[in-house]
Amino acid sequence: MEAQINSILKRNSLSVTSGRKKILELFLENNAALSHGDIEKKAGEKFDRVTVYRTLQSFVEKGIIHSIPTADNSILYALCKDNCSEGHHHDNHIHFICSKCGDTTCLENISTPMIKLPDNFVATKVEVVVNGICKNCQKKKAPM
Amino acid sequence: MEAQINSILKRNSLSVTSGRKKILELFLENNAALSHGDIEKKAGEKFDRVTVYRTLQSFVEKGIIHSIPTADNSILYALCKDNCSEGHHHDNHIHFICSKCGDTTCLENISTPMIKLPDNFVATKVEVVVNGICKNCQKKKAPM
DNA sequence: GTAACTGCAAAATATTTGCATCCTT
DNA sequence: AAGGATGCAAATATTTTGCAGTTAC
Repeated sequence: MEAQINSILKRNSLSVTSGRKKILELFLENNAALSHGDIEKKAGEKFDRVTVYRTLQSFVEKGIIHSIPTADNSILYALCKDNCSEGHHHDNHIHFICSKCGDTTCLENISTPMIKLPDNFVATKVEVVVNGICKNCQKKKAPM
Repeated sequence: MEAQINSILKRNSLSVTSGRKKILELFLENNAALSHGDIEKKAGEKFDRVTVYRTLQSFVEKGIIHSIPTADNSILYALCKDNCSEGHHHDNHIHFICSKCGDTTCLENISTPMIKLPDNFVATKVEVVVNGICKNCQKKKAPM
């Protein structure tokens, strides 16, 4: 994983620093999307809140992660699996938010559907967020 | 419109006050979704920022408006056209954000598509936000 | 060594809460 | 008159910015 992390950072001409490595590691090991707050929590008291802001911002700019809009205030970030390049995302997959465990995951294999728009509307990007119960929570039927 | 506004407020057992009437009026006359900031601007210096917060909150609780998630920080609100009742929204339509004029509109006539999810995923709500060029901006081809 | 990154402090913004006053019903 | 809504002040929370010190290359 170390190698992968370094590779991602170098490919995007970002210096390899411990903060960036740590944050990238969090994204790689958690399969779910993370909010700014999640990152602060999971990283422990390691680094400054400001660093998290700046790191997330540069990751988004470089196309390493993308943001997922949610109904409430929070913005979630998830790794771009595809060949996103600077300022050019290809996140045409759908996002799934589990109401039970709260995890948000990218369903990479499911493309956004074609939407039939009214006359004279032209779509450039379609964002789909599905709420429901995820695979893991479905299995363990027992409620908390 | 006055009558309509009063009717909506009364139906939801909210007192008919000038602040609420003004905000509801803004939603009714603008066909687009509004952010907290939009409302403050469009309402002039009429009332307090806090009142806007509280009014929007109670409107959402009552099901008069619903929130639309967007990729950036902002939360947008739009009127519920359907028979939304308290705590029970039926906003199964899609949202369209125009990249040119910035307006966000509810496409009431277009239902959210069926999404084929992986095994053991269960969807309870599907949220679709389409970015693109809206009808109005499409017509006037001349760029700004 | 230089440029880029980080952490701290502080500024700027945004949101929430308490309370006294005013408006609806 | 009573309860709810508003406005103000202030407490919190969030995000941004400047700058000096540190780290990566």
